[in-house]
Amino acid sequence: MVVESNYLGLMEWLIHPPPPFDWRLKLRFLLLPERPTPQVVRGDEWLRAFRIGGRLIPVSVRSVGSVEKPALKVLTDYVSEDERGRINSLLCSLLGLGDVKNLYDFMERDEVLRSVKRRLYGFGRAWLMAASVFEGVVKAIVQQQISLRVAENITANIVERYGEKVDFRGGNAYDFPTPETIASLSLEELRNCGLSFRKAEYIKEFSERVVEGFNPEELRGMQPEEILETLTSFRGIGRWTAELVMAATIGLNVIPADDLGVRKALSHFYFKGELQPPEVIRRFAEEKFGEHLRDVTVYLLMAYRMESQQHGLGT
DNA sequence: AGCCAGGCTCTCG
DNA sequence: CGAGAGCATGGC
Repeated sequence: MVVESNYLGLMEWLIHPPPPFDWRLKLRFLLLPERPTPQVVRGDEWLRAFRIGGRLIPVSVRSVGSVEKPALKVLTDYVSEDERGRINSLLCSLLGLGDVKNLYDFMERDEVLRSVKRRLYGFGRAWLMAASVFEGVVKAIVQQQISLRVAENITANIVERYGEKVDFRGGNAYDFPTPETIASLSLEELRNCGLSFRKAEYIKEFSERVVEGFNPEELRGMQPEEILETLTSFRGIGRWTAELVMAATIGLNVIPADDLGVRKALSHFYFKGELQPPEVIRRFAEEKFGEHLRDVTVYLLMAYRMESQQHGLGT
């Protein structure tokens, strides 16, 4: 890997994701690109910050390749080799840069999925990911019940007011607020970001538990049932929220089958549009999609979103 | 204007 | 226990 640093103390290098990977397509599915959630997208540049080992590091990404020969140029402050490795792995999971060969082979074998694959060719393997489990849990609580666009706005309010920020080339790069910061906020301050009092309580309480010693990152090593049990023991975290975190943040092969969007998307493509109850969706999807359950569901969600937008339906 | 949007808890019968 | 109310903002 070629790493260059310039006279401004900046550093840049390339990431070559496994093809196909379509940067523009990926960015097109962000709901609120211009607001810090905490990533901000302007044009074709993606920007956020990561706290890594006590340092707050701004990271900018843009594409310098093509769909079949993808290349992402990463621009940061000066970082050590370890920090660079950590940044690469965070970007890989946030942007879903994993190999899609097996997934696409699988999708090729089903009529519906074949067409979805063509329309979303190069989308990668992630959507609305979070850099830390803490960030994932808080964002999932924010997303409960309300439309995703509203949820993203509220998240952005929280990040803008209370997130960590570092100056980068004349603008701000944001990281998600720390548990300490959120635990120290009053319910009123959280409420003023657009949260209900209830959600403000849930989020503050969860942050307090983290400050007191509960480490959400330890969930990553646990069995799915154990993660579910642990997360749902917190007030304000039910099955939907826990499964969303397991799928979107931790990267397990599960789906939140209670999710209205998941139910609508799968019902649309496989049940003639007749909205199915969660348990039907769960059984059907697990059986039909198997080891690709999560990734296929993301593609179906995105495909359904594209169709809904064409027909003027909301998000 | 009113209802609903990728839920969850609390209350009441 | 199951059903129902209440909640935040913004789009339709």
